Amino acid sequence: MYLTLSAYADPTPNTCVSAKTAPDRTGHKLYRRLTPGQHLFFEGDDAEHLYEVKRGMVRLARVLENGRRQIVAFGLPGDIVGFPEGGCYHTDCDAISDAVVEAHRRSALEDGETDHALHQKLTGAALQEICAMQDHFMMLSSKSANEKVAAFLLTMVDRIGERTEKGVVFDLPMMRVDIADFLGLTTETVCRAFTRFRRDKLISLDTPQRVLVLDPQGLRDRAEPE
Amino acid sequence: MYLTLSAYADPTPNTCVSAKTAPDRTGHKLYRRLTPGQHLFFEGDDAEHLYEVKRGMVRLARVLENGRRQIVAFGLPGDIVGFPEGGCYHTDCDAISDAVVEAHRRSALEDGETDHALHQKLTGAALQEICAMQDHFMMLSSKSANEKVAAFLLTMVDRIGERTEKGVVFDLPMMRVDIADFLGLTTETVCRAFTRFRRDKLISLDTPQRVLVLDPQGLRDRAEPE
DNA sequence: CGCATCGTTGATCAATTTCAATGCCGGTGG
DNA sequence: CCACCGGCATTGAAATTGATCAACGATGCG
Repeated sequence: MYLTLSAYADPTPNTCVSAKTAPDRTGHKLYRRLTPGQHLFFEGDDAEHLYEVKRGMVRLARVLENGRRQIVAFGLPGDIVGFPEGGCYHTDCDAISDAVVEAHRRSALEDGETDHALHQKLTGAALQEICAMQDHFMMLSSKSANEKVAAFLLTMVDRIGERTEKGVVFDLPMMRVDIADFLGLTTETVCRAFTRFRRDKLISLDTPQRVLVLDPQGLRDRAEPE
Repeated sequence: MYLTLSAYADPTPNTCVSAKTAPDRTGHKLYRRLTPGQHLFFEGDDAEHLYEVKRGMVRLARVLENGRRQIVAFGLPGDIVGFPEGGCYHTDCDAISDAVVEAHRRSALEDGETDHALHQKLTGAALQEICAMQDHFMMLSSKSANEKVAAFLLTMVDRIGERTEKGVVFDLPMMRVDIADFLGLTTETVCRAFTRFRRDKLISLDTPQRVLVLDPQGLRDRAEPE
């Protein structure tokens, strides 16, 4: 719905060049449409803009020389990504589903004069980001694999879940390996957690992507020990 | 050096009440002196101030109901701690050595009009904080125990190390359990990493606190695999 | 001197990673 | 149309790491 056919037909969705598709101007707002795999920016790029995710999902990642990767965050609608430090981005960012982002000039973050409301919004988002990352620390360090996956699924319930008569449903746009790199686990361990939750009737998978949460409370019990 | 004798004599350094010692006014600046264990604020407290660490070290921690604790960060001189979200702190903060902090009113962060330079400084610090936490993610998720401890020691080298003819020396003000909770390990595992590094002649310990780094490059090799 | 706290070490155990194989599905080309 | 191929998901078995449990040593303080 947010993509023209020509955007879908992009022949090089995984190219290693940041998205430079002509942005739409809608009113005063600067939107950009992304297809899966398309990059918004790379670590080290000069940070011209911050991006507010409007639709779809992006992923923020850091890669080490040895190939190990950490997914720092998933950007969901409402999230602002691309906070700069020293004038440049310090993660890569690419879309993991069709996505729409709104670009805000970096100057709006650094300068409160021109657009005071936007400045407030962006600095507020930075503070939220700090808090969210601290939450993520708890996840990464003091939780077992099952707890991590359960907690991850619960945040998905809150953020992209749709209530149905059978339970809460959502589509995971990211691969298992993304979830693993987000949680500091391996793909196999993530899979096994999914399998266990399925066996225990907490969730059900129509496809590997489509998750139906049958027992949110059960999941909550798994997310926190004791 | 930064504490009066009466401050040392504080009979309840670990009390559950935030430090409310009469702050010194030096010029226009608002300083506060802390003794080890003294709290600057608690999670959930209304965030009146942000604090810039001037001397010593503080620790930022979150505690879960089940008792598990995550040290979110150590605050070293130059760091700014206490970024609020929703008007309140989201970690506890206490001193782990004698420390001096400078208080900045929260309004300086939220309002750019009154003190523009300070506002810039604080928002800039928030962005740095985001970047630093992303670094910490790499540490927490994609590293082995030895890699984590080696990386930790290297940041200490950079931040509090003093060059001597024998190597770089520093005093760790925090306990082993703090390092463990910072790195997502147990005390025993941290100890074993220290012991291994000592056996391998990368470091030497005069006391458990006093670290002499004999071979920074060796430590660097341990911090990043391959 | 004795206790309490912290650090260290050893032995065992459980969890997760690693390695390996299989299944599944969509896309491609014969 | 169908067989093959590649990427992703899943499962199993073995190997490894770090946690846990337990004990001991060192230090500082009442």
